[in-house]
Amino acid sequence: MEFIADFHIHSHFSIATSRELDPEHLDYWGRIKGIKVVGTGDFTHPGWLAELKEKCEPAEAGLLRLKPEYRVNDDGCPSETADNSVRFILSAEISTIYKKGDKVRKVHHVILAPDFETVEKIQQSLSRIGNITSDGRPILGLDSRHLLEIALEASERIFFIPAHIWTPWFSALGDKSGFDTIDDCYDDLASHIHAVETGLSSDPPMNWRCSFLDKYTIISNSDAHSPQKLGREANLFNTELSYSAITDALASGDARQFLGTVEFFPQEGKYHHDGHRKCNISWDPLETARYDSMCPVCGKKVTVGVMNRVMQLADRNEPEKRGNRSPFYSMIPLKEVLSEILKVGPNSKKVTREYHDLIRKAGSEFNVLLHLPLGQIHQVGGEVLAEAIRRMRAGDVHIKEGFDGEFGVIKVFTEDELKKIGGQSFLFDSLFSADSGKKEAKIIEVDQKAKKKTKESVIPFRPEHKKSMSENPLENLNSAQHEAVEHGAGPALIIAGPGTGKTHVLTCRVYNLIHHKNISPDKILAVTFTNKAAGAMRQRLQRMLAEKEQAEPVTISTFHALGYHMLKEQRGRGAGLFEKDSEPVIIDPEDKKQILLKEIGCDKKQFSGVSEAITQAKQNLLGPEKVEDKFVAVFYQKYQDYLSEHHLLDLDDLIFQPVRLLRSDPAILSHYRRQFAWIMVDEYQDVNFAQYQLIRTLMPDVHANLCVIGDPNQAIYGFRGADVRFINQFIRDYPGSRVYKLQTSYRCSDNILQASGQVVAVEESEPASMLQGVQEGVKIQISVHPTDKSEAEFVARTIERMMGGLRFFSMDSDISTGEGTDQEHGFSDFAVLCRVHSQIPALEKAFRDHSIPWQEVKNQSFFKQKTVCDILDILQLTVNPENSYLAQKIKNIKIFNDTKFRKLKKLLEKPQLVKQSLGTIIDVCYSNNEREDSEFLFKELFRHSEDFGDDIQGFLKFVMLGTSIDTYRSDTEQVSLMTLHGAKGLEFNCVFIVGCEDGLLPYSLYQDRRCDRDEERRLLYVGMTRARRFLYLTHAKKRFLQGRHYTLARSPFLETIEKELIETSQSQYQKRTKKPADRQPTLF
DNA sequence: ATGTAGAGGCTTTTT
DNA sequence: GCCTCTACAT
Repeated sequence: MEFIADFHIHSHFSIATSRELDPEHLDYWGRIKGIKVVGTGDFTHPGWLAELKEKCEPAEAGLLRLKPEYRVNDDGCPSETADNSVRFILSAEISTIYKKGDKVRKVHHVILAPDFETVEKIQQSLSRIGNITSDGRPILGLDSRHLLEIALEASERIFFIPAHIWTPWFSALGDKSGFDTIDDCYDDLASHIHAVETGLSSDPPMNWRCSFLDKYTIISNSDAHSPQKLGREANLFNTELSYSAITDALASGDARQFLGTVEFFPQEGKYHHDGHRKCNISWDPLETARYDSMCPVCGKKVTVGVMNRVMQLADRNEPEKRGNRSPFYSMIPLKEVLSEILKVGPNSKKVTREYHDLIRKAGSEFNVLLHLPLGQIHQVGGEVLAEAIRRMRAGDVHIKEGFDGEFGVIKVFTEDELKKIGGQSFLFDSLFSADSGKKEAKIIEVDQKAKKKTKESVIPFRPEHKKSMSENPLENLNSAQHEAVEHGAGPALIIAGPGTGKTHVLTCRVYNLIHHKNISPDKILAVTFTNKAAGAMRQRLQRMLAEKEQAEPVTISTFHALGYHMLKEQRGRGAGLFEKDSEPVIIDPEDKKQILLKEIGCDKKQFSGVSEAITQAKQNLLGPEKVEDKFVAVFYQKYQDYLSEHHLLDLDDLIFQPVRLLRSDPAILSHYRRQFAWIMVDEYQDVNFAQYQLIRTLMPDVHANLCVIGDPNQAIYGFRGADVRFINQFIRDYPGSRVYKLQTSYRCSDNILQASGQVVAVEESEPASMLQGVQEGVKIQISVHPTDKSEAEFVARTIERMMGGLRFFSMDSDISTGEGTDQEHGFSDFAVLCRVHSQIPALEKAFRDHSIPWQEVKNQSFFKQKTVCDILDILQLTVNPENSYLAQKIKNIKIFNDTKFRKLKKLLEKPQLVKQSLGTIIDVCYSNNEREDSEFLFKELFRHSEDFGDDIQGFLKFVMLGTSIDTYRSDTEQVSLMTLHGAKGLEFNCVFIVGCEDGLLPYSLYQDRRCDRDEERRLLYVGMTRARRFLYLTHAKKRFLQGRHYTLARSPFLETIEKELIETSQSQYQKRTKKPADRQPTLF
């Protein structure tokens, strides 16, 4: 049968849509319009899905229909017949925002789904990535390709359509944030795309000019935000009624099944032409090229429209050359035609009355617009209307193109003709001659030159691609960096402020030693604090060296991994703590707690004191016998005995024991002194006494080849035993040392460097920042807000504004002008930093309300979660089946028992990928039911294990010595939410530091705990210097924290910043209210 | 053994 | 505000 379908609409769960978008009214308006198949829209929204399930029932395969009891009937709408009954097809629009190739991409997609099951699977996958409940059209920080993958994973039968592909800000080919081809957008999965949606601003001939679109069926939908707008663009079919028949027709574009599209006149769109609204300049792309895009009135660049974008990508002048062209029918909504004739607004009572009258007589709007013979229109609507429809069907209309946000105007009659009509009646004498000058469709030449120019300027600049392997990496260093890198033998201290290229210098130095000074790579040791830093350094070194393998012998390791390595190595030789055949197992603080409480009999009340005392003793290299507090000493002794009996090492032991070993065994000591002849230490300001002694023990000589790098201003781990003193006394420890200072920051603007320098300079005499930025930058924004909630709202809105508007809604409201700032931002360019984790919930709520995707860097590592921990413990035991502690610990795991263990042991005997081992453990231990709740944890676990191949030991080490920051993803498009401590080592274009209040910064809410004001200053310093360009410091007058209301003053640290560097403001934001639906933009 | 009301706590945490 | 621990009840 022949029918009309409109797939892309929204529900009342979407922001800025009509409340009437419910199944009842979609059915009602579907009948009025004459649309057989209506997309449900918004299937990602759980609330909408529930409503659909409740109010609809299954119809033909893959389609739904409204349950009869919900049907709305009144005299404005034809009552239901077999002919005009409406079907629903599950559909949704999803917005993805992400960075790819240095450009921010905002692409919208329409998905059709065959059944509720598929939809629920998609919901499940997406809910893990972002918030799908706040808006019917969810905004996700997700690659387009990845979204397609998720949809395909849910079902092979989904139908995936790039939405309104030419819209500048939100589409696959959009000028502002899209790609140049559909393939670029979906990469290797692009073959799954079979149709594209043209949107209101383009018609098929425009699309026919792009040969790369030839393989796609060109379809059109309304993107309706109210039921009245249903079907303003739509698709014509001649198939049976079923999901698969429809999607097959869409995929093939077969002319017998897909009969074409109903279109708006694209010129009516707000951005059809190029131009300037203020200067009243409206150009077609040719004129724009002639004027070199410069507005002759104001001299600025004109706003480029959709037509121009099409021309940029077009490669043929004759649209008709495209082979598979489906027919298309340019339409004007009936109410607009009536409005023109009656000379009153399209939503006026008069027009509405006439409209419904016509529908009653003619059956449906599409029947009038498309099918009804003119004679019959004459009968039911009068001669003028018949003439109007005739002209419209013939394309004989008067067009004024839209430009720069100004809607275009399409008229059927001229002013003169309208005067004659007088808006009185439809029954007039013949007023019109048949040939009122049909306009030739203008074909615009593709300006090859202009096109080429645009294409070139689009290529993103990627500095890392500039450097080829063969080039000398040392060439790009500045002079201070160069000197530091060139430093040869003897001790060196490099003071390196934020963004001065610390890691780069360190890596270059290693490269230089190997490449130019002929130092054997295996003599070099580089020590870092985090796995991440160690990994980054190894990667960079591999890239620098001509042959990757040359980097292999260099020891690049964290302090703890180094210690562990030394202990294992010496055990292998029969020295050190444990017998040769027993693998030491690392335990985490949780294990330590359990041992102290359960095995040693430490009282719960005393536990934390004892535990901390043991840590301190170990960090000070004191064994139990040297601890003065006898009470602690007893527990310490018992604890230590327990650990060695069960071959366990706690984290402090990984430093403490190696130092002991080195000091007690001259042979071992000289072995390592010979091996590590060149040592480099990163983040030296953060070493504690034990780490300091480890290095001192390895390199006691004042002329040692020891190079340390760090920044005393970034010492923020004093509370954990780190001591800035050691970096400050380095030149006394090694009197022959040279000092290098890196003072050019390639990260922060001058403003930020100066301000942060002033914050951290305690002494008046001390010169403020010695650092130089590469650009002056913008002023630092300090703002005060009534409460923590309004502070969070400010952050969310500012991000939204800087992103250039997330959705059409905010583009039209005052939140965003659509211009954004002078540069493109993705969500990953933003970080919000706070002093304590408990500040985070208020921010999360604001992000949820604004549909901004975020990721929180939690203090709890992924691997410390109960379920994950259990699996890892089991894996650990299969590797170390002899370990008595593990064996005992495993007994407490509910899902595990001896039978399962024996089974596992057999299955895991053969060497295999870590991923497979984990999979086997999960299979054996969990029933299908139990699995479901944790499925995403397992997936995540698999993902992490993939890097390790079959190296189970390596994986376990990573897990034991890894932290939350190791699982932090910098490549996903999400705003980062973390504590100031967590932000160390990271950088962002835009940073918000919230809660700059006396009490939070410095932290002194609980007076009894002493706080180190200087360390708090440095903490703010670290936070501020994470920002490249934009820095916002905010504080709230009233703050709700941990169940109490506080009234806190502005942080005294802010007072130290010079007034010239800052701009202060008050919160302007009130509570957000939903806009009335009639103010929604009509174009999209 | 388990349930539950009431009190008392509350930073930051590279491994 | 919310989690954890404790004491006392079932």
